[in-house]
Amino acid sequence: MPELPEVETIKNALDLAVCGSKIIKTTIHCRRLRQPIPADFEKIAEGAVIDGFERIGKYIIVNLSNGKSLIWHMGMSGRVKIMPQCPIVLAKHDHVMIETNKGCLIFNDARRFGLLTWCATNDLKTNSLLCKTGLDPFDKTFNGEYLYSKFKNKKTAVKIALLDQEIIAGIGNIYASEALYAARILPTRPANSLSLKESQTLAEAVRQVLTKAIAAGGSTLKDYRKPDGSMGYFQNAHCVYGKTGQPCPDCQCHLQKKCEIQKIVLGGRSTFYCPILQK
DNA sequence: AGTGAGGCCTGAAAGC
DNA sequence: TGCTTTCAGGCCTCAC
Repeated sequence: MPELPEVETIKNALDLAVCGSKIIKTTIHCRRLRQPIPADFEKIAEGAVIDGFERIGKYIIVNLSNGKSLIWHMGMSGRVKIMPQCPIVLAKHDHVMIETNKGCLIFNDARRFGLLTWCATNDLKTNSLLCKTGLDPFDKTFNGEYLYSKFKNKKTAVKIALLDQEIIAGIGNIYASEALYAARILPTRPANSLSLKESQTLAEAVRQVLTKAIAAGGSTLKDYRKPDGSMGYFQNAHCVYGKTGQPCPDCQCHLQKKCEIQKIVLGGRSTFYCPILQK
């Protein structure tokens, strides 16, 4: 399930493979994603040169030479396959194939929670999908003060607040649990109960966890693979996610009988934490 | 306004 | 063995 590190990994792979290439042909097998792929998508894309890629939260932006940009979201199960040549027969859930003079891109998305659309490059900032996006965790202005100011009116659990893309762009369910663990903060704490110091610790933890994950090429869970088909390795470094019942990896509290990773549901999402270490 | 529930969607895993 | 049910989760819509 692509979160920021996975999307960053995909973006970098795309940049390496097809930046500067010309789109020769787009083939859409299934338009029915989170939003339907616009009917004029092919017309917009074909013939354009790919000027570059950027990431806004979990969105990949493909800037084209014709003043248009493609807006691409992986949803939960979205994958991008980068191949030297377009295959003759599409695989299951291959919804979109983009043929360029440097290689072939295929968007595969089993659950079709992904999204692919376009808008004028000049309109990206006001685009309804992107305009409410919060700060990127790697933005220079993302820090404890920022989090503290955003959290101070939020009574909701801090874990749910971390998933709010209008506050921080790019954190998903896995890294929300991991960052709170790294910051030693209980996921159930009301967001507005965090002190400035705790907000600072959390901001630092978010960046640290994401940095490590990017370095590892993103997580590999059931649904995620890098564009070349290889696995990301960050899952080996998950401290709490999916570790229900296992000893807390990071403290001496495993000597205590009750110290094992707990799983609860917050906002309908699985949440993992150490009940001893996290306060 | 803020919050919570439900829905979309498919495949893997668990349950029967 | 083979069927049915449950679960996973990003993000949107709707209701309170």
